[in-house]
Amino acid sequence: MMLNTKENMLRAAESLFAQHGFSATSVRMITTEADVNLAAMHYHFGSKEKLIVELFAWRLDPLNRKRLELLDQFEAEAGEEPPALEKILEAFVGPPIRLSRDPERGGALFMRLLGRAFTDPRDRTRQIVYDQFGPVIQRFTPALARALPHLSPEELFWRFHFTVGAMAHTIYTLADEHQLHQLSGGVCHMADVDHTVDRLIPFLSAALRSRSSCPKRSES
Amino acid sequence: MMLNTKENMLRAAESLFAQHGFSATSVRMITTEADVNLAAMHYHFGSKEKLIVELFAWRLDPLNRKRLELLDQFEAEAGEEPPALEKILEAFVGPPIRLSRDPERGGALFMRLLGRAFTDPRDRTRQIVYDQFGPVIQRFTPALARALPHLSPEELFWRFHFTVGAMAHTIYTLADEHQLHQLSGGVCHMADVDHTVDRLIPFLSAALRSRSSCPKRSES
DNA sequence: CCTAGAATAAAACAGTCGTTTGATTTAAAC
DNA sequence: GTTTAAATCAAACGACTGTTTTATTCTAGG
Repeated sequence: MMLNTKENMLRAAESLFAQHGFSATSVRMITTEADVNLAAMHYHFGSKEKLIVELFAWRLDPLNRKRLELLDQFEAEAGEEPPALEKILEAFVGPPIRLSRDPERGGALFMRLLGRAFTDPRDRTRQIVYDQFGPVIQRFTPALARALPHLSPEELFWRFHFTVGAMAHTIYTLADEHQLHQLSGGVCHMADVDHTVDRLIPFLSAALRSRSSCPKRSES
Repeated sequence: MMLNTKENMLRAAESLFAQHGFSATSVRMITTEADVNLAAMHYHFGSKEKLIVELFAWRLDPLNRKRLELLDQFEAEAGEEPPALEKILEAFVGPPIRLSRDPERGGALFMRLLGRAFTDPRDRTRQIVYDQFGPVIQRFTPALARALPHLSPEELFWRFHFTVGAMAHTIYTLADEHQLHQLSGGVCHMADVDHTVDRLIPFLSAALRSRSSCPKRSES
């Protein structure tokens, strides 16, 4: 039936795109891996690019919904006060990092794909991700502003920017145990995901809270 | 003469790879942009992949040499003591961020390319970058350990890992003014690079120095 | 049973890919 | 002026690209 064919193709595409990239993965590779006919790809999606769009929506919709749900929940629990900074960060970085360990929902494969899409300035690919990511940023920025009232909007933006970078890089390398082990010189055996979150959130909290913003320049 | 042909191709390849990625950029696009014959590519480099290797070495060698030079210099200035954490970070994140503003040495184009190579799990591409990056990590890890003696090796690795992520993401988006302006909602007009470094280094210093490593888990 | 429409299948479309070939031009050495 | 090697050139190689076409199978609904 149709549902299996479509989902088989999405899963195969996710895996192959994550391994080889968008351009280097051909429609034939996808249909072969999914064990469906070549023409099924254009029948169900219309084109290779539309398949990419559907693939990201398929995975990103639940992920970003979870982030917003958690933030709503933490804000409700906090009442009038802004939630603790750690809670906001948990809602932001927790879901993707935990998702990276859930094979049923894409897991490490999709995380690799996401990391790639962030830096793949391909004509449309990156825009797809930003379209999905925009509402999340617009919701978390004022939440962070309330929790960090001492920061100017510009300072807050930069720190949020650095935060996204630390998260994205962590998610990405978390998807490849071999790479992590290699980079750490064997020190890190990639304990369970909760420990990663427990390290990342204090790291980011300390950085976001720090008051020393622009110290005197040291002449180089 | 040969030197111009080779360099023209490297510059054209850098620009096109940064715009479209490795797979989506054909040899014909490169040779057309460089205004050389199609066969010149295989004559001078042997293959498309060998051109990629030469391209990264061409740009990364001077960059990483600069990082190590700065660290050597700061350590010499500090004598017996370890250099200030801010100095170590300056040596690590300063050169690539400043390079991203130097059009003569690749500038934003190469930074985009570098960001892409980090997440492009293409067969060999990523390995090329890690081969170049490895010695830098091995030199900076003990330097950071001396400046942060209260951190266990594992904790230090994770924090260094997050640091690399914040840097990489910053470098990458710094390469695209439009993207930065869009993400910030117009708040950030991307002031000069020194200001970016001046924001990133205190951000990372506070995060690296913080003592609260693993707070009690909040049940989700 | 029969028929509409959804789904799958095999084959071909024009085009581009990385690479190679063989001939021709350029530049310097003797 | 001849020789030799480096460099450039046009043309072609087979393989693979995304997409389309045409035909066949499957699966309800009447």
